[in-house]
Amino acid sequence: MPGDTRERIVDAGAQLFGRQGYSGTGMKQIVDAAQAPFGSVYHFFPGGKEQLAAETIRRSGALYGQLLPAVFDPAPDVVTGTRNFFAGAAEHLRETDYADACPIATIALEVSGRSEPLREACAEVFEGWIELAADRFVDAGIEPHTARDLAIALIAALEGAFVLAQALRDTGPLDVACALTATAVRTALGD
Amino acid sequence: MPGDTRERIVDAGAQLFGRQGYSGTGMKQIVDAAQAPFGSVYHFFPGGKEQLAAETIRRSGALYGQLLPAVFDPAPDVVTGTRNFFAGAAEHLRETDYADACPIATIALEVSGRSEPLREACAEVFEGWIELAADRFVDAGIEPHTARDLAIALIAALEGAFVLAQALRDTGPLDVACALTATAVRTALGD
DNA sequence: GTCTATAATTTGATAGAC
DNA sequence: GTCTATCAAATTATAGAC
Repeated sequence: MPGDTRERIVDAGAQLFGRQGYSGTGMKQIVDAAQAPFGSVYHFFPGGKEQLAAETIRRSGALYGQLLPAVFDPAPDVVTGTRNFFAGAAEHLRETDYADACPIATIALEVSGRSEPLREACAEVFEGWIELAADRFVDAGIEPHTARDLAIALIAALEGAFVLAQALRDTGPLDVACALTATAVRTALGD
Repeated sequence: MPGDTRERIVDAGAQLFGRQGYSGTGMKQIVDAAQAPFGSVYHFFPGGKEQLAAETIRRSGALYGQLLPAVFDPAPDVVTGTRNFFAGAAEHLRETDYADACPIATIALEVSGRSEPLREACAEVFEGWIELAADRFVDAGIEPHTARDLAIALIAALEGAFVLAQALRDTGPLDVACALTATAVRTALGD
């Protein structure tokens, strides 16, 4: 049942938490954006803000995780896939005027030391992304342990480049991180 | 005059903003940690929370920036310097039980789209770090443009690895990012 | 079950006594 | 200039009418 109240709240929460962080986003702001009455959020999420945030983290994680197969699988090889992945991220960053980078990085840094349930939700998302990326590298013939390290390097390079890019308002760091990661992938292919 | 009220407020703010982010840290919490009366913060920082945060960002940036020469310059070569830099970051992360990673990354992600003065403060700090790192690579004989790209890659790799490490409570991503960056530095040396 | 009104607390910020 | 008391607004959360 798409478009119902509960889903609108999660969608609005995902966008606002992702852009403004956990503490920087109010429950009232979320229900306003979702065009839902205030009480609804506690009807659907009796665990309050923390429960809502945990669900938005997993939702955003699943949504963005789809980008990995969507970008890598049509590419002729994993090096090109890696390049397209960074290029798409840079394009999206510019298109949103540097508002949308990683949907969970801000929350992850904010809450890792303050809320164990939210830290775990972020960890699950990152772990899922790493596995999705590693699968692509394994399919390309890279040994599993190396593939996992490459996947970690890919996600880390993207996250770090996002931090610099948002602060500097420049996608240059994404290009640099892209080149470095693509070279590492090419080397792992034995090329 | 070290240890005076104003300095204690900046120090407390730097630590709390760095760990909890901008929105997640209250002025009251800062003055409590600084053992200062509440009114003092508005006496010393008439610009309020934003002015205080801007100063803590620059303070933290200068402090952490010192680590680059402190770690790189005693190292026998820049590859070893790079490795020691990541190793020190991993050690510090474990020592603080994953509380202290980058002192400004959380703020940077949080405020880049909401406060232009704070975004600029973060940008200045990152730019300073990039230049400090690039200088080391230039001194090692690397061509300036390549040196700057390597410096950006170094900072980005560290920042991204911090995001993953804090969420996963595991310094593994720092090891992976270290290996990748060190390889890139070695390649740039023509080795 | 949907929503309004409000509770209880905390927020950033100020006024003014000393 | 140092500090206390307090402000108005926003925060998360709840109670209860419909």
